[in-house]
Amino acid sequence: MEVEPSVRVTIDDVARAAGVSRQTVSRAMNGKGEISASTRRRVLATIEELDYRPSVFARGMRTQRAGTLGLILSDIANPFFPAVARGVFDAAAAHGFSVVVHNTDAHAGREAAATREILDGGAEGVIGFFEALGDDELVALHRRLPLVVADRRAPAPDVASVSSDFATGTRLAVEHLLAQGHRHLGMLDGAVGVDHVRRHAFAAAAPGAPIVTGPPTLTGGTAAAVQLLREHPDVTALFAFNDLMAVGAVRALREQGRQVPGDCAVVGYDDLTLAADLDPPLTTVHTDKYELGSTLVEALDGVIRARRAGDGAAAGPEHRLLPATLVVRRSG
Amino acid sequence: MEVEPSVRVTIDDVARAAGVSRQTVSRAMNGKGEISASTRRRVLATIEELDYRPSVFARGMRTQRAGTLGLILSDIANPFFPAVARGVFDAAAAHGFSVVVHNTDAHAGREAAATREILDGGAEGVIGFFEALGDDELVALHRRLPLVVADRRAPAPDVASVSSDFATGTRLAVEHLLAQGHRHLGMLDGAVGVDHVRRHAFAAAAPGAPIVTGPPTLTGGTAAAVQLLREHPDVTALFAFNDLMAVGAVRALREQGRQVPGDCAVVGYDDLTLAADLDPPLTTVHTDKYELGSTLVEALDGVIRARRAGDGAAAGPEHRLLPATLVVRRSG
DNA sequence: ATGAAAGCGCTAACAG
DNA sequence: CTGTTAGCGCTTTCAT
Repeated sequence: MEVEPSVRVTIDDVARAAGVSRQTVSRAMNGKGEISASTRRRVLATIEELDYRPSVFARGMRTQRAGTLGLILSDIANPFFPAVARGVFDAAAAHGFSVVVHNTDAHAGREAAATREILDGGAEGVIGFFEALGDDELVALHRRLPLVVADRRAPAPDVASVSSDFATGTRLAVEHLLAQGHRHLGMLDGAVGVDHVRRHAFAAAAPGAPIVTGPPTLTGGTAAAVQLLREHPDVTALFAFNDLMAVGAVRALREQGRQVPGDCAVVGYDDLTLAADLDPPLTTVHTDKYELGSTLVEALDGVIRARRAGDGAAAGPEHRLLPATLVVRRSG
Repeated sequence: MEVEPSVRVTIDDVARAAGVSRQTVSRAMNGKGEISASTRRRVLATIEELDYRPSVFARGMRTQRAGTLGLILSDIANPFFPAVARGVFDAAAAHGFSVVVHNTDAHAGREAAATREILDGGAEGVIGFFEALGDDELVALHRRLPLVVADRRAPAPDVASVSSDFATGTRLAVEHLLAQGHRHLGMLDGAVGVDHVRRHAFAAAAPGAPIVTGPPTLTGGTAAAVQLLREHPDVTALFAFNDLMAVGAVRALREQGRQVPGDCAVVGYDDLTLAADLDPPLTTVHTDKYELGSTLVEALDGVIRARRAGDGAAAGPEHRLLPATLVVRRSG
C-alpha cells in the first residue's frame, strides 16, 4: 500500500488558482480586512474546490492560537468527570475549540506536568480540577494562560471559578440525616487536596462527628468506612465525599453484616448516572455535571476574549456556584 | 492585575546565552546529530536557566508533528469509554503524546467532522471508535493519517485494529443463558452503526431469537426491552448490547412487575465499574477496558513509527482481539 | 480593495 | 563536532 507524498495545498496554491494574492485569500477566510464580496466568494469557492486546509502550525506561529483548550482532571475513569467532560466537549465544540485532556491522579507533580504540557502545546486556555497545586501556582499559571478553576474556590479574585455549591449540598445531606433521627454521623472525606469545603461544611453541620480521609475511590470508600466504623462503632449514618466512596462504604457495611440503611445510612455526592440503580438506590447530592462542564467553557471563553481585548481590568471574571440539591433514595 | 507581555524565549536567546548557534541548541534538545557531551550539557543548562520552551508551532511547521493523538468516540459520558480513555491517556503520556478527544454520538456527520478537525489540528494519529462511517471513509482517512480502529473489524488489511472479542463474549453469554435453562432469549442491540458482530454472534448462537435495536443507552435499553417484551412476552432472558442497556432493561422489567432474574434474566456487556453494585448485581461480559485503551495506543504508535520509517509494507499492522470473559452475578 | 514585503521560531541539509 | 543557509505556511504591517 503506497502512502501518498501528501502534498499540502497551501494558501499560495489557492491564491494562484483564484488569481489573487495570499493576503486576499487570508482575508477571505478570516473575514478580516476589507474585501469585495465577489472576490471573497470566488476565493472561498476555490478553497472548497482545492480542499484547502490552513496549517495550524503556520497560523499558530503568527497568532499563537491553536484552537484548543486544556482540561485537567484527576481521573477520567471516575464517573463524575465524564459527565462534566461531556459538557466541556460540547460547549468547546460550539466555540470552535478542541480539547486535550490530562489526568493527574491529584498528584501535585502531575498537575504541574499537565499544566506545562498544555502551556507548551499552545492551548488557548485551561479548565482545571486542581486538587494538589497551591493557590500560588494557580495564580502563576493564570498569568501565563487564561484559566478557570473548577470545584475549588478561586485562588485570587481575578481568577475565574465555577464550582458546585458544596457547602449547601453538604448541609442538605447532613440536615437530612439529622432529620431522619441519626445522632452519630461520620464522614468519609476524599479530598486529598487543598480545598476542604465539604469537610468544613460537614464539621459545621455535625460538630464533633468523626471524619476519616482516604482516596475518593471505591476502594478508598471501603477502607475509610472500615476504619471509621472500627473507631466509632456507634455511627449510624455516613456522608461520603462522592458516590464512589459511598458505594465503597456500602460494600464495607455489607461485609460487616450491617444493613443499609437499616443499620447505617449512606449518603453520597454527585448523583452518578447509575446512582438510582444501585443496591440500595443511593441517596446523594445532585449537581448538574453537564452544566458544570459547559459553564466552565463559557467562563473560560470570557477570560480568553477579555485577555485578547487587552482588557485586563474588564468586567472581572466569573465566579459561579452551581446549585446542589439532595436526592433522597433508599440508602439514607 | 497586569498581564505580562509574555516575551517568548526563543532558541536564539538560548543560543546567544550559551554562546553557540541555534542548530547546536536544536541538536542538544533533540538528541539528533553529533554533539559533544560538554556543549550539550551546557546548552541544556542554559535552556533550564532561561526556562526555554520550544514553540510547538514553529517545530510543527518543520516536522508536521504536534505530539498529539486524536481519540474519537461516541460519548465519553457512556461509562464504557472513560475506562478505555484512561488506558489511552496513560499510554499516550508514556509515549509523550497528548490526546484530544471528540464526541460523535455515533453520527456519521460528526464522525467525519471530528476526523477533519483532528486532521487539521495536526495530530499524528487517530484512535477511532467509528460507528457510522463506512469502511471506505476509514481507508481514506488511513491514507492521510496513522489510524487504528477500535472495536470494529479493520476496514482493510493494512489498517490496524484492536477489538474486544465480541463473538466469543456474546457466545459465552448466550451459552450461559441456555445452560440456565432459558429457551426463549431476546437481544437488545445497540449497534446503530455498521459493525454487527454481537448481533451476528447472538443470532448464530440463538437462531430465531428476537432482536430489537435501539440507542446503546440507558433509556435506549428501557425502550428496546419494552418493545421486545411486548412483541415476545414469552422471552425469559435478555442479552444486552452493553451494561447501560442492560440496566435500562432491568428498569423496564421492574416497571412491568417482572422480577430479575426470576421472571427474566438479564446479561450485559462491558462489566462497568459499578456492575457488581447494581440491583441486582449484573451478569455481564468482561473485557479489560484499560488494556483496550493502552493497546490501541501501542498499535497506533507502531503505525506511526512504521510510516515515519517510510516503511509502507513493513511487518503489517496489528489486529488484536482482546479476550472476553463472562462474569456471572445475580441478574442472569 | 488589493498586493508586496517581512518575518513568526524552528529544523533539515549542507558546509566546514 | 559545529555553524550557515533556507525555507516550512501563514498573517501583519505597509504600500498602492
